Parts: sequence; C-alpha cells; structure tokens
Amino acid sequence: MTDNLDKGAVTGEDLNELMRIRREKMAAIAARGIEPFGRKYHFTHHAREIIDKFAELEGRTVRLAGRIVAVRGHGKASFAHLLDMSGRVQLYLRQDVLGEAVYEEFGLMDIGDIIGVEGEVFRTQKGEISVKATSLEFLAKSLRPLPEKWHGLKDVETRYRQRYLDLIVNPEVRDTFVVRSKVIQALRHYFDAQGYLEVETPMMHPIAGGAAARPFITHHNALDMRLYMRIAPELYLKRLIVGGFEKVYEINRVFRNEGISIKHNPEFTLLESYQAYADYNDIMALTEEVIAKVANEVLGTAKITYQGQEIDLTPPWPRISMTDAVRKFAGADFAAVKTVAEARAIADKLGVKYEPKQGIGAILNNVFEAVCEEHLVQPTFITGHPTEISPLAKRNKDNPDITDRFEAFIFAREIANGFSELNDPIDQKERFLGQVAQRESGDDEAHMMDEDYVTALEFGMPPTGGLGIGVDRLIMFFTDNYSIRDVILFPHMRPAQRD
RNA sequence: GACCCACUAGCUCAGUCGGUAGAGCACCUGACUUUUAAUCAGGGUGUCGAUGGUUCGAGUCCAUCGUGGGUCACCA
Repeated sequence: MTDNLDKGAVTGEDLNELMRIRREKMAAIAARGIEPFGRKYHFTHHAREIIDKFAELEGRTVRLAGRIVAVRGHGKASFAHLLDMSGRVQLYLRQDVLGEAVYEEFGLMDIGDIIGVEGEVFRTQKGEISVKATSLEFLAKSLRPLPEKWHGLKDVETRYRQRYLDLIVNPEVRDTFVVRSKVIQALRHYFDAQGYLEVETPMMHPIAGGAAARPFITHHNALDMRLYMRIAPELYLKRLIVGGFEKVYEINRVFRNEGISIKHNPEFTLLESYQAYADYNDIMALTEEVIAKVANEVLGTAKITYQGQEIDLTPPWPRISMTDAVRKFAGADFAAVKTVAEARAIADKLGVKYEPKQGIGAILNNVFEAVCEEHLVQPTFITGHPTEISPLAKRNKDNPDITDRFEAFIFAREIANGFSELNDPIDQKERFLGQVAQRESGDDEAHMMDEDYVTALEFGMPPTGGLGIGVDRLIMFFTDNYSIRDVILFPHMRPAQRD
C-alpha cells in the first residue's frame, strides 16, 4: 500500500517547495550539531497556567513545551505563540537575551515545530501575558506546513482523515472531544455511585444477538469458525444478571454493518445497563436522571441548546404510549385495530410504507416513526412498543401484544431504549423461533436463535430492567454537533485511493 | 445502494461566453528590539480529483471512474 501523502518521504522526490524548504532547515539544524527531533523535555507549566497564575508567576522562570502556531518577526526580536494541551501563550524572543547563535536557531524554526522553551513570565506593553525566552530546544521539526492560521482547516474530508490537523488548528474540535471524555467519565461516575459493576463482555460473538442489525463477519483461524463483531452486549450482560450480579453496565463499541450517515457510524459507543428486580418504569426514571446529571456535571446546566433549539433535560420527562402518540399526531387509533388489513389501511391513508411480512405491531411502529418522531423535540419517553418488534422485552401484563418497553427521544432522535427484560425462557424461545422464521424468509436483520441464552434463562433470571444509551448521540447534543462524525475522532471513511 | 452537489497553490477561496491560471494567508528575499490576522518592499510556488472524448483550443462542455458532503432507504 502506498500513501500518496508520504510519496517522496524517503526518496526526497516529489516534495513541493514548502516541504523542500523545511527539509533544508532540518539539515541546517543538524549541521549545527543539534538534533531536529529531540528527546525528553522537562516542562514545569502549561500555557494556561501561565495566564491563570500570572500574579504568582510574574518574574519567575518557567519551562514550556508545545507547538509553534504563529510567528511575528521584528528583526532582532520576535513574537511567537506556543500551543500545548491547555491552550496557547505568547513567547517573546530577543537576540540580546538569547544570543546570536540561539536567535539564528529560532530562525530555523517554523510554524508547526514542537519546541521546548525556558523563559521568564512577564506582561508586554500591550498587556499580553508572555514568556521571554532564555533558551530554546528543538523537540520535533515539522516537515509539512500547517493549514492556514485564520480560516483554519475546513475541508471535512481532510478534517476526518487527518484529525490531528483538525485538533491542532480548530480549538472547538479539541473542546468537543474533551467534552466527550467528560461525558463518558460522568456516565461511569453515575453508575458506579449507584452500585453498578462495570464489566467487559465479548466483542466477538458466535451468534450476533441483542439487536436487529446486520453484523460484521470475521473468522477465527485456529477454531476455523465464523465470528460476528457484536451488535449489542445485551445477551451477555443478562447472563451476568443470571449469575447474580444485580447491577451491571458496559460502555464500549458495538458494530453494525449498516449504512453510514450523519447519524450512523459502523462502530459506535453504546452504554447498556441492567438492574435486577427493577422494571421499565424504574429504568425510565434512571434514564432521565442520569442524562440530566451528566449534563449538569459536564456543562453545568440541564438546559442545552442544540441546533438553535433550547432543550430542557430536567426530569421528569413526559411519557406517552406509542398508540397514544399515533392517535395524537396521526389521528389514527391502533387500539381498535384487530387485523393486519385494518393496519395496512391506516398506513396507506397516511402514505406510510410497510412490508408484506409485517404485522399490526410493525406497521404501528412504521406509522409512529414516519409521523410522530419529528414532533418529539423536547425529551419524551415513548412506551408500550409492540411485542412483534421487541423480541427481548417482557409482555405487558394487560396486553400481550405490547411490551413494557420505552424509547427516549430528544430532538426527534432516539437516544435511549429500555425495557423490562423478558425472563420467561419459554416465551423467549418462542420469540427467537419467530425471529428465525423471519430470518429464513429473507430478513437478515432478524435475531438469531441463541440456545445458550435460553439455557441461561432456564436457570432463572430475576425480573430485570435494562437500558441502552447511544453515547455518541448524547455527545452530539452536549456539544451541539449536527453530524455523528464530529463526535467520533476517526469516523469511518473509504480509503483515500483505490486501485 | 439511489438521487443531487462539490473537488483549482500548503490552507481558505475566485475563475465571466471554451482562448496563455488568480487573490488572501502561508512560504522565500530584504527592512524592522513590545507585536498579536504585526507592518513595509519584492517574489506565484499548480498533474485545475483521474481517465477518455468533443474542439484549432478544455479548469470551463460530454462520458466513465474516484473521494467527500447532503437527501432517501436500512439502522441507534
């Protein structure tokens, strides 16, 4: 494989003028007996600290390490800005302080170079807190020019493929991923504090279960067997509930072999939690609480603005059944529907599509998705999903055609899904058989039969409430990003060049 | 997968009716010891995504392909 970006990296051919000049500077540095690519540098402060603690640091000597992101030369003196993890601080470099030789070495430094600086903290005449350099050290010569200082890097393809550039020049991108880290930390905080045990279950499954999605398929050589990248950790987490862990959760990647869009990446981060002796009402309360608490912990407020729309995450969130939602927004009463023909008639009238194999429940869900979802801007729980589309959820006590299940919607997007878990192994096996029949009739997203999971249920699983939260989508709301690719460091892309 | 749009200098972008490729920043040369999108004088650095085609002549028109973005479908 050749990467056109690195063409000439070894041979020295095909370099554009900007890169050639940097190579020449690198050679000039080496000719002075200095390593262009340095070694360990002991720094004492970050840029942010110089600013924040100026009162105590003024006049003191500090050591900083970071990347040069701007240079303003004035003959025998220069200004530069140094960027590190914390932010940026100005450097002031004077020939009479550094000496002629070191000042010449500064002349061999480019925007993009990573350097170590020792100097004295002071404030310039224009009032900017700065560091007057007394020594400089090359830590890494940058052989390629950075994107432009003012417009930054806008080309989305380059931003995703070379995310490091995006992070260097676009501060808000850096902020997004700091928030992402804090959100995940806050989620762990919450579940840990509630007495949940964080666990890790297999990413490679002999049977891809726990969701309706097409899996990625791989192969284990030594065992000569097909394996699936997991589409959900659900069935393994519930095995742990059978094993006696009463509260478990997992935050990690799942993989679904589906289309890529503004809302979908083939691998995404899912939080799943299970609580024994609880039901879906408990889990709804947990869901609204954890999301509001994470918002408060990370953003300092439960009122967020997403795409110009204020969204209040403060509990409690309204709860409305799927049937009631369809009655409200579509004016159709599925509670009165007794036959598939009647359901189809409603769908036809509303212009909603359905497939021949779909029953009343699936058609109801189609109508809900087509007509109701768009209205669910403020956080809302939709409950009572049809049994037909919920093969792992417990049936409602009064109506076996629906389950004790909910989905949480924010800004018309599903953000969480939970239910009272089906713990009746006889019913579970029948549901699996129903799924298998659908699979055999061509639905490759229907669930597979998982005999071992049924066996686990036969040993007895306590009544359990379960939850799944799409973590990337949550982070999209918290960082006001419209595309899931903007909250995933390295979103999936095609290779830049194909043979 | 289908449809629509985009691809020009390192970056951000212009490029009219088909007639020798442009700007700002960055970069190079020179000046400048408190600037901050530093300033001043000079310098254009390019496989116009790729390959074919039409044409006297293609960044521009046509076809195919590639990559990206958006919408739809599937999904969370």
